[in-house]
Amino acid sequence: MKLSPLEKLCREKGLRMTEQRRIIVRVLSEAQDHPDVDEVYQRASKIDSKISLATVYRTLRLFEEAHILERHEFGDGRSRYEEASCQHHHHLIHIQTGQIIEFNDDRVENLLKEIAENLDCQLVGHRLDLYGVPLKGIKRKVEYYDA
Amino acid sequence: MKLSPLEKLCREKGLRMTEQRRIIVRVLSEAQDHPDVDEVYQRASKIDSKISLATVYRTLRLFEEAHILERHEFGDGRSRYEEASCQHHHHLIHIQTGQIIEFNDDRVENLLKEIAENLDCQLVGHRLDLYGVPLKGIKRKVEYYDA
DNA sequence: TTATGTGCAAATACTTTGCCTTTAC
DNA sequence: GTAAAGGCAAAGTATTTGCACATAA
Repeated sequence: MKLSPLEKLCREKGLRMTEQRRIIVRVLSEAQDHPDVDEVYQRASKIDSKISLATVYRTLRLFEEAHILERHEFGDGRSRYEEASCQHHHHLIHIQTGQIIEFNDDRVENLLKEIAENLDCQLVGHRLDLYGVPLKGIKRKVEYYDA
Repeated sequence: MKLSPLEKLCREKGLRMTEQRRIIVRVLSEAQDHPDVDEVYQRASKIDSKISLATVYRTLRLFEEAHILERHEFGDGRSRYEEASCQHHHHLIHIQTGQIIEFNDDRVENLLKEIAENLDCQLVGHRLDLYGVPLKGIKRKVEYYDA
């Protein structure tokens, strides 16, 4: 049987694979957005209606700690998850619509590293969320990666 | 009677001043750290032991909405507050000690604005937290403001 | 087989709210 | 005097946990 990339990752990390974990992994790998726990639970329930919310919480946390998923808090009090992609990025949140655009910019990364070092710290992580309103004019829907 | 700067701010915003609000304002203006709600409640209780936690919550939220205080979430699930200083800044959190260092850097500010505009957005807010571990060698305790 | 995971419901942590009393202006 | 604020306890929301049963390896 062919394993999905995420399931392969789980094996490599020595995580026991159960039907529920497979479902949750699948939900996240198919997600194009940043679902919160209840949303993951809803989507998982459509695949297996007997899955429990506690299992979803436990699994998401486990996967977060294994760096298979990333957890975000965008200020509404709920944890949101996404696949930990190899592509590091940040989020721009449209404050009116809640739409989230991902972006990355090496200049930011380098600058933050430098700032931390000036404060005698090694940078081990950072969180950067932008909040914005659309400028009038042409909208573009594409994601923006400044390589 | 002489008003504290924060209390003056409250007046300007048309907020009715009560004994409890005065105490909470005082606690925050004396704070050198980023206390969570319960910590504010503890400190306020030392001044007036009859103050209630609900009032602390209500007041902190009110003051946050009036931009008299700023609320932060540093990932431990609690809201933390500080005086909304005229000096915009971000936070570097020492992940081992929880110590928080404030910093500011115009290059970051300009860069974020530019990135948002490239994404057809006007930047209306942003959150930037760095997580780090101390580099070996001299530690400095001063706050860092890169004007 | 047996350590590990799951489901369920109860517990916890943080925060908000209803309602009646108190207070600022 | 009256609209607004406070105190208290109950309710809400997000998340975790204890325990008996189920299951992957």
